[in-house]
Parts: sequence; structure tokens; C-alpha cells
Amino acid sequence: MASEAIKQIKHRGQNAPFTPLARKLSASTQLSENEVGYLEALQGKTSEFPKGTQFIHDGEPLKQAYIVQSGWAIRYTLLSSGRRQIWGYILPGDAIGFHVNFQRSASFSVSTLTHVVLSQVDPDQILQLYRDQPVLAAGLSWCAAREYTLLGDQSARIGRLSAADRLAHLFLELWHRLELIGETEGAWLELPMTQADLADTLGLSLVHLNRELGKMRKRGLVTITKTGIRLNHFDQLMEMSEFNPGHLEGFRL
Amino acid sequence: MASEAIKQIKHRGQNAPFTPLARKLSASTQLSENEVGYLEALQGKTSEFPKGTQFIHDGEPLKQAYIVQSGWAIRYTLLSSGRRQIWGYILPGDAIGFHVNFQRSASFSVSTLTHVVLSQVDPDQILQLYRDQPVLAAGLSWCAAREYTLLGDQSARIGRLSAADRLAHLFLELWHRLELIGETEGAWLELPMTQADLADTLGLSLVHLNRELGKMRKRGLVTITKTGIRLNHFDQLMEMSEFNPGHLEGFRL
DNA sequence: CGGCCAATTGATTAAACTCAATCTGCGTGG
DNA sequence: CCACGCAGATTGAGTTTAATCAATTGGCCG
Repeated sequence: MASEAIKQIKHRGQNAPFTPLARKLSASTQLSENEVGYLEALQGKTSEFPKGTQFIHDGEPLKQAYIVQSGWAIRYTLLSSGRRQIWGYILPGDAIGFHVNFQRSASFSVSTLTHVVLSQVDPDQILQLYRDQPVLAAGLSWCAAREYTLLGDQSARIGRLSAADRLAHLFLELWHRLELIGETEGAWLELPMTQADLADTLGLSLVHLNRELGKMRKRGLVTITKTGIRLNHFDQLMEMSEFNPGHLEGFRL
Repeated sequence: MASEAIKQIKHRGQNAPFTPLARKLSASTQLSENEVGYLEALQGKTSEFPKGTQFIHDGEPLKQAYIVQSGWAIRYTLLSSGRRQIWGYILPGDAIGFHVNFQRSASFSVSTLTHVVLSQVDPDQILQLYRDQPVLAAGLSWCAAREYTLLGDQSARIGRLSAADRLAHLFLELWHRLELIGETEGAWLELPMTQADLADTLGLSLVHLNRELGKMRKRGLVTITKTGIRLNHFDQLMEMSEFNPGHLEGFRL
């Protein structure tokens, strides 16, 4: 057994003794022992999905919510023509479907990009958490507001940036988000998505995306390997993409 | 005085005796007298802004939340290059900034497109509402989930549709949203935005948008006047834009 | 070795952008 | 009452960006 989740929880010594979600929230506020315990209990029942599994289906009823312990997923919609638009990437520590109590059916699909370990959260647990745990409730509300902001920035990225700038903007977003949960190594980040995924995220054709990515690599802006990417010139990437890190700041109480 | 808000509240006889927000929620669930009263009390302090007023500023602290009683606004971000991306339109009955308790500063700006009447909601009132009024809390949570869905659909629209299809998709979204609050007349809807606004919503240049809009008009798909638009062929518009009305359905309790 | 998935490249076409005018309705001051 | 100015809409011409169609390559696994 010794599941991925356990490894994820324990693999960092001093800085991050918690689950990715606790780590994320701890960056903004000091969680009490009680709250950490509550969070851990909430994340008791884990389930695992292999790479490429769709576990939330656009239009179908939502039954429960999830918290990601490890692995990546995408939130997306398919148009009736078969085209796909990825809304964004779901990383460890992200919450999925916490609106389950208020919306009949899902308005997006979620599929795993890697092997993923999820904690299952019952709808009633969510209501209870919001009643009994003001700090955690604020933390999850902040997560929701943050998701909304990410999606707004995604619209700006697609609507108002050139292909190369969209790439730079997305890489910076992912770097900042991974940084928060301790999954970067300097300017390096692991990226599990394919170029087809990137194209469907950024509203580009696969061919065009491939070419623009190649140009960025040749210009030395990024170094790309099979498993990830190194951002060689943060300043240039920030400038070309007009990335606004203020949108990712923490929450207050 | 006899403010716009009062007129808005009273201007419909049998179908809609409430504020736009109550009207919106009533489409999904029967609100008790108590709940309606609570909502009305919440919306006591109104303020009015003339057309073209920015009242939420990206990056600046949020002080309070709002509920729109009448008029239109846009939620948007400005890139540092000056380009603008409109995230979406804010209509009567929409809530703004209800995440005020959980996010330090705004991640978007809001400006009025018309004269707008707003109810001001204090952050503490929101917390109290979530504690004491489960039905209204669910309604507002549903509104938030719906905003998220609208923004996801906005990404799909910009990322994966042609210019004409983006227009059709947006018009259908607005028609459905206005229909819910009783502000359509058949296939007709009033639209206060300029073509420049539309271009910044749909990720297009003004010139291109103007041409595509002209083509749609010439094809008879829509009839455009100075104040609004008539959707002459819902079926064709739905098909070309792959619009999914399921994303706008009501909530459950 | 064969097959498959992902990445890459070439050639052509189509969509959308930019720059630059012009037009139109409307309100305002002379 | 009319000239002027302005915001918003429209049109023309030329350029750029990105999409499409069609192969080909490279790595990995059975």
C-alpha cells in the first residue's frame, strides 16, 4: 500500500508536515492543531485514479467533492463539435466540486493527467465544516475566489495575448501555484501535460503551439525536457505576458 | 427621489414582486416571507453610479459587497499594455464581491455601462447571512458557482469558437440570463454595451467584430437597433455557437 | 521489430489584426 | 438654426497570425 497520498503528506521535513491543502492554507494563516486535525480527518477516505480517468462529467449530477492529494487533473468542457477547452489545471491541494450542495449537475468535466490520489468529501461534511470551522471555511472560500480569479486570468490570457505570451503567462501561473505547495525546484517545474493539452488550454492549434514553444526554447526563455520545464528568464516572461502575481496572493482573516 | 431601485422593484406586477435577486432565486426555490424580508433588508442601503463609473479597482482592497438592483456593469482586467479583457457582464440581481471576507484585494475591476443602482452589503452581513439563512446562503453559493461556470464558458467561447460563433454564444448567454430576471421581450433584449466592449469581451479587434456583426445582421440571424438586438433564429444561433443552456440551470436544496 | 503516442516540420489557406479614413447621429455653443 | 465636436459605427487596403492538411520523426513498450 503505502499510498501516494501518504508519501505526499510525509515527503517534506520541516517546511511542510501537512497535506498539500494544509500547506497551501498555512502560507496565509497559522492553522491550529485542532484545525489541522479536522482537515486531516476530512481527507480520510482517499481514492486513486490512473492517468487519463474522467471522474467528473459535464452535465451529470455531482455526488461529492474532492481534495487533491497528489497528481494533476484538468477541468474542461467539450463542445458538441468535439473541440475541447481546458479551463485550467488542478494541482495537489486544490478542491474540486465544493459547490456540490448548490448545483444540480456539473458544468465541466475533470480528467486526470497523471495518477491522482483524491480525498473524497461528502456534501454534508462541507456544510458542517462551514458551520463549525470558520478558519477552514475562510480558507476554502479563499480557494474558491482564487479559482475564479485564475479563470478570469485565463480569459485574459486567451483573449488578449499572442501565442507565445499565452505560454509564458501559463507557465508563470503554474510556477507560482506549485511554489505555494512546495513543488518547484528553483525555476524548474514538472509538467505532465502534452502539447495537445496546452493547445486546448490556450486556444491554439497543436501545430501552432508546437512552433511557438520551439521558438521560446530557441530564444533561451525556457528549457524543456520530457518531464518539465525550466523558466530561464522570469523577468522577460513576466514582461511579455504581463503576468500579475498579485492575483495569487494569500487570504486574510 | 423615487430611486431607480424602487421603480425596479415595483415595475412588474404579478410575476416579479421582488428585487431582481429575489426574482432570480425564486425561479429555483420558493422563498419564505421571512427570507424575502431578510433579502430586502439586506438590500436596504442603495447607492447609485452614473454610466462609466469604476467602483471596484483591480489590486485595491475590497471594502464591501454589492447587489445590483438595476443597470449593467462589466467585470474586467486591464493588462499593463493597456489592453482590456472583459470577463463578463454584470446584470440586475447579480452579486459582486461576496468574497470580500476572504480576499485581501480585488483581482478584477468593475465599471458601470449604464446608470446603476446598487445595494451595499457589509462584509459582516454576509457572514451573518451564511450563518442564519441556509436557503439564502445556498442561493448565493449557487450564484457564485454560476458565475464560475459563466467564466468557464467564456474561456471556451474565446478559445474555441470563431468570431461569429462567439457573438452568437454571448448573445444567447445574455438572453438566458435576462430571461431569468424578466428583462427580455420574446427574442428581443436590450444591450447597453458598445462594439468596443463586445470586442474586449470576445477577444477580437473592434474592426473585425464590426464586420462579423454586420455579416450576421445581413444573414438575418439578428436584428440590431441602437438599443438592443433581436435573436431571429435561436436554433441556428444555438447550433453555430454550440451553446449549452444546461450550464445555466437553477439550484437544488 | 511493429505499433503507438507525442512531437516536429512543410506547405498552403483562412482568420483576424492594424492602420487609416470616413460616416452618422447627437448634443452644444454661437 | 446651424457649425462644430465627439463618440460610436463602418469601410478599405494591406499585413500578420494562426489554422489546416499532410507527412515525418523519435521514443518507448510489448
